[in-house]
Amino acid sequence: MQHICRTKEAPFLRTLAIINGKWKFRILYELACETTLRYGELKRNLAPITHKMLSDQLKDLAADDMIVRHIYPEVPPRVDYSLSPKGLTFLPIMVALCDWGKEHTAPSKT
Amino acid sequence: MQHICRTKEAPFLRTLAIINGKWKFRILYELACETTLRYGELKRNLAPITHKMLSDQLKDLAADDMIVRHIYPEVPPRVDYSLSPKGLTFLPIMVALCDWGKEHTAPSKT
DNA sequence: CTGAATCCCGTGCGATACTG
DNA sequence: CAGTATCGCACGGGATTCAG
Repeated sequence: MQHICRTKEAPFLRTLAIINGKWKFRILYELACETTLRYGELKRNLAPITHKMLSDQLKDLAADDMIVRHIYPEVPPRVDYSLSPKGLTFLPIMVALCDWGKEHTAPSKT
Repeated sequence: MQHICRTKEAPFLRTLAIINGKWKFRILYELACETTLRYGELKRNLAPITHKMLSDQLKDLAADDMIVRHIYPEVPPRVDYSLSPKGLTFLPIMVALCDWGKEHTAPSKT
């Protein structure tokens, strides 16, 4: 009476490879909330994330086609990020994580 | 036209606090597959995880009531782990991650 | 066999500086 | 403003030992 079949392990590991990383979920959540955010806005919202961390993780997510980077040919430079079509397909899972937390974890006091 | 409401952020962060950690998902997956596993079996299945990592993460998951530790009063000691009721409620999300991977990631070659 | 504690090394990440 | 590159340290986590 197992709950998950072993044959699903490979796809599972591939999913983990994409979303593992301390900030991946946070970034995806931000973009899910705001639809599209500039680099600086992301950094502010995710403080105290560092410059390096944010750009590294954004690069990873873009490489995995979870988010799209939109570069405006302006000066000063302006870049913003939003969920890709593939990233959008991940939304139900994000919502599920929210709902699970609401159902099964206690709010912090005060 | 945002996709997720900000009010869900707190529960979302609480969920992340529980399942963030390099091996948490892997451990939950193992227990979802096998229902119940001894310490040594987990270690073998998750190789090359180290002794310290595994016991630390198991302790975390047990502290968060995601898994239950069953100690047999025997010698030599025998301990096994399985999903708690709370851990079982997380199964749909695990399945969703599997399915998402199957749908949106490419199998590795060979 | 499982688990706690110690020690110590490698590297992930923070800080900083530089480019466009 | 956004992004890359470099350097150096802290700390995560690997190896090992001891206990029950």
